[in-house]
Amino acid sequence: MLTAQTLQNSSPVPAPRLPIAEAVLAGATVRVERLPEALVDDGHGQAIASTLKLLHDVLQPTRRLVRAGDLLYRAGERFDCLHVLNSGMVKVVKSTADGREQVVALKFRGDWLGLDGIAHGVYGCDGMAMDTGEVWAVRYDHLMTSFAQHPALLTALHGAMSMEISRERESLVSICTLPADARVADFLRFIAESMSVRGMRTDQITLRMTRAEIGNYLGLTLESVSRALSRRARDNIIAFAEKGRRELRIPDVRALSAFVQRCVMPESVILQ
Amino acid sequence: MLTAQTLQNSSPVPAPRLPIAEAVLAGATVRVERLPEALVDDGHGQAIASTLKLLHDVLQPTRRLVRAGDLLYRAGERFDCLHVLNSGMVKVVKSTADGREQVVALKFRGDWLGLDGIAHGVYGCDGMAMDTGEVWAVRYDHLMTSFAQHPALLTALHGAMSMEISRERESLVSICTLPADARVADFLRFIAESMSVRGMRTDQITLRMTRAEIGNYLGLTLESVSRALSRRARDNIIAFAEKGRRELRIPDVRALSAFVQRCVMPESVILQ
DNA sequence: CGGGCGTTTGAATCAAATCAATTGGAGTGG
DNA sequence: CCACTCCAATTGATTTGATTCAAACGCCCG
Repeated sequence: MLTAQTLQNSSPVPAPRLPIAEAVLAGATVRVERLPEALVDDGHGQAIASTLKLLHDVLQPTRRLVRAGDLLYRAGERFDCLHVLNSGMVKVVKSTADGREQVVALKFRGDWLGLDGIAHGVYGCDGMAMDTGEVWAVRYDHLMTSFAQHPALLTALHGAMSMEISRERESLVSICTLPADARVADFLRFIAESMSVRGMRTDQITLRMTRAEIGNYLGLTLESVSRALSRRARDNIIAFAEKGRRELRIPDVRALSAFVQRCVMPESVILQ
Repeated sequence: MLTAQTLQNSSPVPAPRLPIAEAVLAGATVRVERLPEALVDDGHGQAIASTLKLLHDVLQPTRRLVRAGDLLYRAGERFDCLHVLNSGMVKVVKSTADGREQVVALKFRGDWLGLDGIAHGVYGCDGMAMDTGEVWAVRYDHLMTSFAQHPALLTALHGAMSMEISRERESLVSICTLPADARVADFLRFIAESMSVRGMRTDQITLRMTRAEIGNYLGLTLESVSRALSRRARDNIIAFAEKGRRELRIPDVRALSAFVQRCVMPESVILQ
């Protein structure tokens, strides 16, 4: 099984590109019969829920249950389907010919995956579950034929693509303009905000990623991430759970933003 | 780290989001068609040319001549129009509330601009011309109504968005995984490739950006960019024109890729 | 209980940023 | 035409933030 731990320190030996293993992709392929209405819907969580409902009602996407480490799709595979995350968390990883690997995106409930495959007819990245979850596969050609009857689906698709572009740009801004500690803080803020938008609690979050994966995503080493987290715990901007450094409390998300600001501001400005 | 010319921030005027798709597409029949042969890139800009022709013929976009420094649109402005570049070069700049500025994309002939505005109804970045050029403004609602009669336009839009996502990810990979010198080399490779795809010569290119702008785009200082370029000139991977360090010759683009490879490989691998 | 990961922390090193000085063109105006 | 300014670019010296190297700890699981 291809796990994530070797991302940061992996030797740059190109991994052999296996023919798409059904074994790896093996997740139950079932039909969706009922939408879990369990999740809290406040604010934009409502929009996500209704888009999912629309997708479900109109296209009856094939549902797949995945567990941490499962590959949803692989770079190089022929593009037929877009994937929509109903629950769980997925990382999108881009690999280069020379063996570098980069986590380029993190996806949550309601997010679309595989959009980069539209232009080239082939996926450009791997999508890997970081958690148990449910992924819906939507045939792109079915989606295209549905627009006439259900223009809201076109709106949803364009919205998803547009937001992906925006998010990727924010990622770039963070990586290019922030020092290590601020980058990590901004990452936590992003995670918290992603939870918040989906109506989940933000004060108690469980990181589904190793320090190495976070570091990879942020362009840092795992040690730098660890140090940054430790320092933020020291000044009470975050707190670790008693056991396990994987789940942490964020008493006040605004404190994270404030910290990022402080990192960016020259001290002359602080005087005011 | 800041670009030389400071962009004055426009006041972000929130705009109501329009349910365009529902209104205009209701009842229309959109057929999914195979990618027209003409749109398949043959390396000489045919695909770009025919998409531009289609856009021109169907939508009669308003054309605008711009010069270096002109703003095509601003972050915070209400989103009505997508912009398509017929000629010239444009940088897309994202500004943060605390005054950081980041060049997040570079656009060339055939590229679409303003796609990040679709989701929020407001542009997320500034688009600024770096060169004289011609920009076509396409009303998004007009574009949406055109899909029924001209499904190729839908294909083109989706292709543009998909490619934008892909390109932004490549940018991220370069920034996160490459050392400074390799990043600059990869940037030159990207520029050369962008020219090549559009049927322009790649051996003699004129940078329309200052070292500071390049550095900003790559997450480096202007000094690091300058040093990297000087070193590359020293080992004959590039050459400067007699006068003006802005235009340079790239005798062999593959030498740039090879250099990037060498930066990434540990010397142990080179032994083989 | 012991092995394997993931994580933390310290010390040393290094790559890139910062600071600083100089050069080189482009444009302006006497 | 030259002197002058302004800005971009280069290059060197120094500093620094992040990486690398290394050791130890904690947790999960067979």
